[in-house]
Amino acid sequence: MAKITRERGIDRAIDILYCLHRNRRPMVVNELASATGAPRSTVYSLVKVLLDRSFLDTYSDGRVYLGRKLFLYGTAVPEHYSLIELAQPVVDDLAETCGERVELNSVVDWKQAILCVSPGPRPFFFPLNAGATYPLPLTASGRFLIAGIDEETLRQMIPEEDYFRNGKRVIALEHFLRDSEVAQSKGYSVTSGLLDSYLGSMAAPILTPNDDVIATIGIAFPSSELEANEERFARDLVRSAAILRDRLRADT
Amino acid sequence: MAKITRERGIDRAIDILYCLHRNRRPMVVNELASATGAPRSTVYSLVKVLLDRSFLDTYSDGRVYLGRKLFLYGTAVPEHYSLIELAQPVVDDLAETCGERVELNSVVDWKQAILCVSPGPRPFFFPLNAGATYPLPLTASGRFLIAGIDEETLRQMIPEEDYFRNGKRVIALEHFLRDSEVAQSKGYSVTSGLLDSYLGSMAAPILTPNDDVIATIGIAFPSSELEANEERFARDLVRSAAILRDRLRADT
DNA sequence: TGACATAGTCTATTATAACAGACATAATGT
DNA sequence: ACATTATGTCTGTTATAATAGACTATGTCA
Repeated sequence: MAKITRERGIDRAIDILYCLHRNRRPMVVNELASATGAPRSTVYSLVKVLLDRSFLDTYSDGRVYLGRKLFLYGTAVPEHYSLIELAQPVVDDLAETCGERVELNSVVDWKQAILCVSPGPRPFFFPLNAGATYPLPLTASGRFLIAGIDEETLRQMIPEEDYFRNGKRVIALEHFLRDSEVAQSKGYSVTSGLLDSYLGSMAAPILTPNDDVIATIGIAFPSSELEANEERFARDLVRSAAILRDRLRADT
Repeated sequence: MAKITRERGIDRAIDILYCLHRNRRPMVVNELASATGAPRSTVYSLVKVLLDRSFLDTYSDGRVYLGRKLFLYGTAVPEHYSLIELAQPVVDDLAETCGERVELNSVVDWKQAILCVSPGPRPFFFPLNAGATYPLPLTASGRFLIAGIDEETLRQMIPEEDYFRNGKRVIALEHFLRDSEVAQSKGYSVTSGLLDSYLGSMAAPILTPNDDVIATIGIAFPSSELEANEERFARDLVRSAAILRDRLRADT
């Protein structure tokens, strides 16, 4: 006899929000039901609650999207979330020292998310702001952010398209895993030409007291700069990561 | 026999997030239970789910706060929520025209929330960014944002302290309601010396096709500027509100 | 014109989530 | 020292939320 699984409402609700964020567009309720795989009646009921509470907002034709309250609560996070709060000056300092774009990254929904960023001095170099996401396999930070997660889980959770750029595969999971191991033994990671052909990136992990990776600090630059600067960037990255780690521990 | 009410999990979860946002600080789970009035076992269970899903993040000593995912989802809202998206240029234009700070406001959790803002040319005038909130009774926008809500509901939902500044009452609900009626008949609202003694503000409503107020566009200035500019500001505000209303309708 | 998919509403069933409350330890104060 | 509060864990009960599925209505495309 088939196992009947009844999800709890809060999980379904979070699935709905996740679905809207992933698709990055308003959707009608019915479509949300099929996209999340939840029963239609369940989704209609939950959307009603989420609308009442401004976690979703509605459009005149019935589509819904992430609501005002998410916007409001989201902006409150950096003010008091000590990771972001403490990281900003470190990120700014590193951008200053290196003369390149620096980011603090973390994992949300199996994507690499930008938590805070210092854009660096190249005016037209890089368009992404805090809140944007990357595919994990295409970034230097990704090498650390998957540390400690087994291959089977990664295969299931990281979508296949995250290994592709413009419809062409740029890396395989096996290679990604090898990169990750190399990075962990070296203490920093390097990639070039993955996210875009002219882009290089390097990263170092921010570790908890028990050596879990909670975030990474990363730097992005034109790949032409890599060879001449790798050693310097690596040293500065590792130092910044250590500074941030210590401040986090002191903050408790 | 006393009516037993069992809340659904999603409502409890939203209460938890609301509580953290209102207190603006990390809290331990137990404290969340007493603050929200929910059973402790329920809150412990829900917090676990919210932590798993990154809607909450935890600190080493067990406190929790609004999580990375809220930050991430929150930043996605303005990109696709047509109200904010369409409003930004209108707000910027109006700030340019008036030479003052302009905001788009809406209601979340019975507070006035800043959805987008153009800071204006006065460099040290006003510190609040998008995502901040005001007490409804102390702003010009508040006069429109409570339109159509009955007195009893307002009495229950707007906390008493929202009528106070520095421990001194600056307005009563009755006065607030009268102001609101005057504003609705004039089409714009004016306040002075409420939020702060040197501050004046004016606002006009953004209306849906069936004349519900979905947001307001407001302007803040030193109260000394009010007399000389009220007429001009009112005209510009009403025009901007009309432009935004039309763009919203065209957007559908 | 009919066939099929899409979109929303409503009801009955039952698996389980929300709950009350017991238990165990720190903290804290007097 | 003792009482009291704050904090986290666990278990059994039952009210109900999540679900399946019937029923409409609208759109579409062959």
